Formats: sequence, structure tokens, C-alpha cells
Amino acid sequence: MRKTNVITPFKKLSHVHQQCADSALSVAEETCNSRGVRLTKLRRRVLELVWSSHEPIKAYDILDILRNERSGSAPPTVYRALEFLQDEGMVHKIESLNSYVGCGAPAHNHASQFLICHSCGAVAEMDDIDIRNLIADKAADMGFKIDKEIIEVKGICSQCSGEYSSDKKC
Amino acid sequence: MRKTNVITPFKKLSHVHQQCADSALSVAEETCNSRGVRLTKLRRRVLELVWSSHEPIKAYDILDILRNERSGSAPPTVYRALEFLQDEGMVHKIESLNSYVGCGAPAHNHASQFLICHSCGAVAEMDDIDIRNLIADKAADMGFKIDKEIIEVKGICSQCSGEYSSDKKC
DNA sequence: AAAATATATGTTATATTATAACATAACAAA
DNA sequence: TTTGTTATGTTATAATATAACATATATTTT
Ligand SMILES: [Zn+2]
Ligand SMILES: [Zn+2]
Ligand SMILES: [Zn+2]
Ligand SMILES: [Zn+2]
Repeated sequence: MRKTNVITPFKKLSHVHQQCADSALSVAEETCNSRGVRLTKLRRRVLELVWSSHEPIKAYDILDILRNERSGSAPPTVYRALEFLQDEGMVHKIESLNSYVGCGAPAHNHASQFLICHSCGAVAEMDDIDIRNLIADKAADMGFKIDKEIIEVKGICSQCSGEYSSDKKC
Repeated sequence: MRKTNVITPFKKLSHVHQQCADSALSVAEETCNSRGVRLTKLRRRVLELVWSSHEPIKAYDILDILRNERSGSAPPTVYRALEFLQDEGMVHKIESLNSYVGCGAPAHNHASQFLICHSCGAVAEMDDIDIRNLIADKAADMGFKIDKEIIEVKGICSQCSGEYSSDKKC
């Protein structure tokens, strides 16, 4: 069994989140440049808002912020930006929460398994090849050809369960 | 690796669906009786509508039918019945489709992995212990304690991919 | 640079999904 | 049969998302 490929881990309280966001934004700019797609000011700002925490954010929460910044902001403003960002792999939708999280590895296409802490709300992302392979095998047994997997695991993260008592909050 | 526990397989065109529905309804009645909860006429009818096919059904499609049958039907009518049926394990929500499917094994609590054919819309349900264990192991590596897993796999079922050419449609 | 084209955003309206809150009815227990 | 409990009816509204068309901005071609 290979090691899990952790794309976005649960973070310690001590982590400097601005670094996550800055890093994501600059990877996004490079990636968009190399792909010849446009990370416009609006899209960049929406991505920034998605990265404002490690908790998934709702479209209308983004909209509430945008309305204070750009007149004429409306639902399509947000949904179109989110659609672009999802298409480019910068953002993933958490289906079970109708919410959106930033992707820690937007440059390459991948599957995702999300771990969602229902205590602190934080989301970790992995792309675990063992899980992918096992599901593919089991699906193949039933003659099913996979296009996309949605895996959203709910529970309690290590910070919230107090496993690391020196750093209680996520 | 154990054999996959298939709760609801993809069905052949030749299958008599009324049997699925009848069976589900009678298991539901027994299960509710033994639990001392009430499968009222309304709840029973909603379950029947959920079982009207192997494709997930939308709450408002149920409502459209109920409105022709019971005056006073309104969104809460449907959502309350669905909530009961979900709580009792008779129905599962497919989060990525905002839709509902009948469970083929409501009598005992289980995890689910859904295979969703985006050609014919049919949904198969499994509870595969290997998948559950692997995800639990990987999550444990990250210090994460699982409460519930949402696994919705999109792709093409065997009937639609023509693997069984004698019985093309699901 | 100007015109033409393509892409992105603004704007208004509406569709879809889901819940809150309170009233009445049906059922179960005492 | 009265009392309490659970289920349903009813009205209203919240939350999530898309359609359709107008305008603006960016890119390419002339
Ligand atoms: Zn961070
Ligand atoms: Zn947590
Ligand atoms: Zn059937
Ligand atoms: Zn199919």
C-alpha cells in the first residue's frame, strides 16, 4: 500500500494561513498563464475568497463580500467565476455542503477524497491511488466504467479530537 | 479481498421492476413494525414513488405526483416523508444529484457506495467492506475519525456500455 | 489604429431545492 | 375520555442555481 498523497492536510493552529492563500494564488496565476486562460481580477478575487479559510465557502457568502466591492455583483457573477475555477481545477465543490474549497494541486488533473471535520468545518483533500484503484476494481467487477468519483468523508479531525493536545484547534 | 456486497445491482431490461418495488415496500413495513415506527400512508406512498424506478427521483417530482393525489401537498409534505425514510434507512439521498433512491437493504445500518450511470440514470448501491476499511485506514493515518462516508461514483453501467449485448438497456 | 471577433461581465428575471413556523388532525397512552 | 405525542396541513420564505440578453473588455485581423 502506497503512502497517501495528501493534497491539502488539516492544518495546525500555528499555521500561517496567508501563506496557503498566497501560494494558491500564485500557482493559479502560473497555471492559467501556461494554459492560456485568463485569471481575471474577478476570478482571482473569488479564488482568494475561496482560500480565505480551509473551510468550504458558500456561493452566496462570496456574493455578499463581492457586493461590497463591485457594484453589479449578482449570483451569476459568482457562479460563473466558480465554474471557471472548477473547470481549471482551482476549486472543488463539496456536493454535500453546497460549498467550495480551494484545491492545493490545481496544476494537474486528479481525483479527490475529502475529509470534512464537522467540528471545526475544515476540509482536507487527498488523492489516494489505493482508494482510486480499489474503487475502480470493484466497479469493474460490476461492469461499470468510472468517469468521476465523489468521495466526501465526514468526521472529526485530529485537532478537534484532541489527539495533538499541544495544538487543539485546526 | 472479499466479494463486494451489492445492495442494489444494475438491472437487466428483462427485470420486472414491480417486484423490486413490492419487495422494498414489504421489507419496509416489516422493518418499521419491528422498530415501532410508523410507515403511514403518506410515507408509504412516497417510498413507493421513490421506488418507481432505479433512477433517483427529485423531491419536487414526488411533490408533483402527490399534488394530484392529496390536496394540501406541499414541499414539507415530501421533505418530511423523505426525512423519515432516510432516518430509517429506506431511502438514500444522492448528494450530487439532489435526488433520492430506495435502499435495497433498509433493515440493517450500512455504509453505501453508489454507482451512477450518466447514460441511463440508473443507480447501483454497494456496501463494500474493503472500500470502507481502506478509507478508514487512510483517514486514520491522518488522525481522522470517520462518522459517515459519501461515495458517489459517476460513469457508464454495463448495460449502457453494451457489455451485455443481448440486453442493452438498464 | 480601426474594425471585427471572441470572451467576460453586468443585469434582470426566474427556476430549483429546502426549511421555518404555526395550526390542525390523527394516534397512543393513561 | 382526557391527555400527550406524533404526523400532517398550511403559509411563507430561505437558500441554491441558471436562463437570457445587454454591455464591456480583451484579442485578433485588417
Ligand atoms: Zn491555511
Ligand atoms: Zn476539526
Ligand atoms: Zn427494479
Ligand atoms: Zn446505464
